[in-house]
Amino acid sequence: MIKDTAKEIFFSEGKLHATTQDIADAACISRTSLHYYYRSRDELMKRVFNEAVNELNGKLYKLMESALPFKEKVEELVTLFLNETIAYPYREIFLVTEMLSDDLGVFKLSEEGAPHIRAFLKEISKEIKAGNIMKMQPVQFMINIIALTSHPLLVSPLHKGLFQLSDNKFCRLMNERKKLIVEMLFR
Amino acid sequence: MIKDTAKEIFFSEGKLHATTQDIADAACISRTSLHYYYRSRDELMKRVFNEAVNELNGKLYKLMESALPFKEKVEELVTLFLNETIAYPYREIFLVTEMLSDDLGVFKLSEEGAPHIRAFLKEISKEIKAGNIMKMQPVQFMINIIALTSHPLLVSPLHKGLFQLSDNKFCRLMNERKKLIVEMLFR
DNA sequence: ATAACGTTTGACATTTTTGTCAAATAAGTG
DNA sequence: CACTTATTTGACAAAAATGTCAAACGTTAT
Repeated sequence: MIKDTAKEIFFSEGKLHATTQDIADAACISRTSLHYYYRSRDELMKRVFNEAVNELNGKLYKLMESALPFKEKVEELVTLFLNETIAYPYREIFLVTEMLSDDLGVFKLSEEGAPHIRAFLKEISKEIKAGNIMKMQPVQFMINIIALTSHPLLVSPLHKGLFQLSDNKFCRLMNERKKLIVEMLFR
Repeated sequence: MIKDTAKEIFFSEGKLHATTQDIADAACISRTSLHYYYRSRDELMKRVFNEAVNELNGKLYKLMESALPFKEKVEELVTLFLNETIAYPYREIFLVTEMLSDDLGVFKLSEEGAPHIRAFLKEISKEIKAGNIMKMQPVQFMINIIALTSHPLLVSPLHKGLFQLSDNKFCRLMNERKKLIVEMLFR
């Protein structure tokens, strides 16, 4: 529950500078209690970091493994990414900034080239050869999916400012995006 | 020069948790000197924040204003965004996280609906009506440009890990993207 | 009841980060 | 040069964040 509160603060609220006090307050416990379960801040952070990596990877795995026809799989992938990003817009950025700020080597990704990802890249490759997708490196296709689904929500405060969008209007735009993104990917 | 060092650390290296000591070290001066020019950390941060907003806006302005034909304008826009993002991958994210972590109201965007942006959205609208762009809200087109150009570099550590890409390979992918993105936007 | 255990907390200690000051040094000016 | 002004810094002070400990509390089992 402490962990979940921390995730809420980091992944949903985007308060990447949150202190143990901030987390304890949000969890309605004393900071000492937090230290009872996590010897140090770093330990909590490592835990949150690793689970975030696994959550991300797990969802990818589940989907890429499925036996759906390619286009449906991509549609599901877009939906999944959109929903995940709506719930945790700042999770990716948490991972990245922790990795970059990490002087010791505590925050790292595991090094295995995940087989389900390889397999899915192969699928993409086939679709490109079949002419169902614009010609490009398969990784680029993946990168495009991720960018189109994740980025807008990540920088929503900027978009709202630049384009003068109310929360409501922005939300409506995001809901339109699923269809739009799939259309962009296939033609 | 202190300011530039800070920008380097925040925008290029992505070390969003950097302390005044970190900045002073990188600038090869004592922390006291830093305080001679900036009374407080907050003052430096505010300065960096505001200049980042203006840099971003300025580039946008310069380009959107230009009298190029639409497609060329978009190509330039993509090139600009790609180059800016290569140089300062974490600038946007710096802005966002500062805005979100800001309890007092220090870090905010100015509220004016910028006229050059409105104008450009109108241009997009025309192109959509002319059938040169897939049917969508003009803002979506802008959001797509920004996402496709900025996001991959923002999360490059994740992409490198997920897809097992060396720095070199990743760099090559990014260079291919200009053409790719433009193709995606127009059809 | 009481013993054993897990949990919570306030008070304190330590470390990290930020901010201040006065003295030393360098650089420009009449 | 003498004089002012700008810059740099080490030493110290204050504040913020983290970490520790022992006492209090609650639950469960015997």
